[in-house]
Amino acid sequence: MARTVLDRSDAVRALAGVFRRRGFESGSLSVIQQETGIGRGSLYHFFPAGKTDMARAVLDEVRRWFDENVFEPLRTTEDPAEAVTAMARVVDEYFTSRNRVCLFAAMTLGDEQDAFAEDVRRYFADWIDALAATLRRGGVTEPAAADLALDAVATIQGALILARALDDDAVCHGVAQRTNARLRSALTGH
Amino acid sequence: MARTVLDRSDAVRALAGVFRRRGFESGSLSVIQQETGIGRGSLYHFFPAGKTDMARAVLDEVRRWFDENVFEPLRTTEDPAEAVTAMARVVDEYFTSRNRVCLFAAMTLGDEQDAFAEDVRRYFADWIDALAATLRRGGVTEPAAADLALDAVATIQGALILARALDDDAVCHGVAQRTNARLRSALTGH
DNA sequence: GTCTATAGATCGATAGAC
DNA sequence: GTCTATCGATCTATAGAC
Repeated sequence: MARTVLDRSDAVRALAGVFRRRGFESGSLSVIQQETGIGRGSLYHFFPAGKTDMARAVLDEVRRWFDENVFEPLRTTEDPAEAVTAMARVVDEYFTSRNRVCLFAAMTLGDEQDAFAEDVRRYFADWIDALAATLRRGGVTEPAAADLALDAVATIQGALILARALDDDAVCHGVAQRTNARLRSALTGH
Repeated sequence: MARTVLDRSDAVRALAGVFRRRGFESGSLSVIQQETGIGRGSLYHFFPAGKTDMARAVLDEVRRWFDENVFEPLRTTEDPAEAVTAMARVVDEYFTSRNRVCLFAAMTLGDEQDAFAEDVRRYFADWIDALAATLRRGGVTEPAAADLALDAVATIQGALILARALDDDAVCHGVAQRTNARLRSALTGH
């Protein structure tokens, strides 16, 4: 029997898949073991504190991905309209290629809710703030920018629920497109 | 010790509370027993198939509530603008008074997902369809009405996630208000 | 119709060989 | 670093007294 040696980031990737498919609580160590092919010993080698460590590692990776591919581009892309459109496209691709599940949103329900409440809060607050700042750079005045950004993030998150409920990726694509259009039409010069 | 005799609807109400607070999977029979004060024997008397029966009973009650207080009013209220505004108000009140949790949305994640997939699909499809029909009665043309309705339901559902994440009911109130305004401004004569 | 006691399965986590 | 074996706790569900 082959003994596969893997590093922590392989394990985190595999865990993220299981958690997206089964949820945090349903994904028991037995199914994690089966679906990832990683033995119990290895899991506890990489994540000594067990399931909580695994959840934290997965959320940290998601957070890093959004920092790099969503939040930072929103802040640094010169043209606000371009920044908004890129966000819509990137986020749509991300979620449709990952079972239409946002693991931070999943963390707002269930047992471990409290343990990660601050991380969840910061993830959504940072997303909304980065988008609102982009809108302000594009000429949208303060209270409107904050509302528009919050509504946009809410609509995207709700689209994930509907896409799962209706089993239809087109829901995500349509919402991404219309959210993009709505945000761009709020920018000056449109 | 008092022996309280209760009927099934009392049990369903108590169960809904537990599921909203703890989620479907986290709410084990032990915590259900503790938090509802209903003994194990009684629970299996009312719900012979166990937890799945409990989940179905709770979802059925939620479904009935929405049929009566949301879907039917959308279809029968004469003035479309009035119907839309009533929906926004009623839904906002419902969710903010129930831990900001939509149990049908919660069912799109986790273990029992498959068992209730059809009920979940129908709940959201009926909501979107009823709202789209109201918009059409108000003069909105077909493709736009469907998109507007879907986006509205998505935004409301996403607002629940953000309200939990940011621990702030104002998110729900703000989204309800702006969704109402956006829908009304799409109706003819605005 | 409600209770307690408990069966049987599965859980998360640990130990120790290799 | 990975494995298997296994612990104690907890889970859902059942049985039987009242």
